Amino acid sequence: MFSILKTENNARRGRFTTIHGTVETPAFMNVATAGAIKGGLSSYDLADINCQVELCNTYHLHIRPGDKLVKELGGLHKFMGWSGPILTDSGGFQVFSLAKLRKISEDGVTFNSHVDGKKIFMGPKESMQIQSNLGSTIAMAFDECVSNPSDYDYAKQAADRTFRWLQICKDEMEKLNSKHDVVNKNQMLFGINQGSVYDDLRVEHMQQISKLDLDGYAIGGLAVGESKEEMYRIVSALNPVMPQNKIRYLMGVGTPGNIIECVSRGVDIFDCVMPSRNARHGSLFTKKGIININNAKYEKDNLPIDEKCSCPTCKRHSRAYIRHLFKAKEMLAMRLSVIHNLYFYNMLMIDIREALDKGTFSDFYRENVDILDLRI
RNA sequence: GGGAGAGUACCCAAGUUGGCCAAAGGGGGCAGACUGUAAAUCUGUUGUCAGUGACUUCAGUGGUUCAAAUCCGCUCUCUCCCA
Repeated sequence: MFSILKTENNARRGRFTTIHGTVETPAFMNVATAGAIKGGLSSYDLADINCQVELCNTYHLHIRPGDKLVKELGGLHKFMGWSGPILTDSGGFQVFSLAKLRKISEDGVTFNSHVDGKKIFMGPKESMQIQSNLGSTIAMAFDECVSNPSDYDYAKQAADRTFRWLQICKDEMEKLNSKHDVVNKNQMLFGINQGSVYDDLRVEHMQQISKLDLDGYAIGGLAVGESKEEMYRIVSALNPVMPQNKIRYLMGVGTPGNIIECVSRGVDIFDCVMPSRNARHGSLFTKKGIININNAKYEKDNLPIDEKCSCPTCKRHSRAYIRHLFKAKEMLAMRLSVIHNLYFYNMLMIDIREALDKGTFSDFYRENVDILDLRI
């Protein structure tokens, strides 16, 4: 359950307790879509990067290896060899990102599998059943995420549908949790707010879903095409109407600067593919800004990626070596880079929590919010 | 010594009925993008200098032609075959 330890203006320092362990918030969830953090990290690497929670994907695991198989093998935690908290995304985002391969109806969405083209149907009931089979700590409601810009009518339609689906998800989850042979009887459910960039839709939708007394509330459908000013405005508009005593999750966000901005607007947890994906592409985060390790200027650079970083990569390796590994297409390049970037993100959250504990978050904000997103 | 074939940009390689060729396509190089992961991906650029144009290029050299990477002579280099 969630408790707030301290606040500073709208920012919250909290603690989220689950049957798989405690999450100190604000926190970043490390994305492991298909049951692994891309770039070759194993569960035994996670302590080294200060990972508290992993995020896996319902759609991907349903397609491969299949949620029934995962259940048969003892659930996702056992399968992955990770005993800490796992949040499973519902597959709702794939409705959006696989837009070319889908058809939406009131009951759910018909997809073509990106793996073999096979037709797959997923709706709120199916998503809950799959997530129950996976046995994650937290299940996400099945929502419809619209791209921005999106016209008002369509945004409203999608938000309304997301609310109807949420009610189905809640009923289904209660039913599943009461069954005797489920992997995790205590599986939690988070609802997702939609409404594009329209403040009134967002607020109204949040008020609707708040009444359902869920384990947590997420803001979805941001960082999907709108400006960051619009994103901040929506988060600010939602802050007063979100349940105060429930954990708040901003889905898919973002850059270090986005995270600092949204912590200051009352968000507790985040997830984003940016640190891992960008790491695989050579884009690395430092306290002075973002570097591209592939650049020729690092050819003879004997310094670590970030002089102030004490991650396993920075403790041992130089920029020149990591650049070489990228040029030589060695898979170690990605592994070392992903380790660094995720350590950077998890450390950013540790620094944010420490600042909140000490009551110095506004100083931390001022010193970091702009420079961390700079490309240098 | 005799015969056959080949030399194209950093590398490999297309182009050889002469013009639409500064020259396809790869690779490599340089740079950019990436926000609930169809992403070890994608995009741009890669003769020189200026920048809606000019100049120098297709082993070297000399020709033919209004026009040559493309046709002809010679030279050099490499590969294969026969001695």
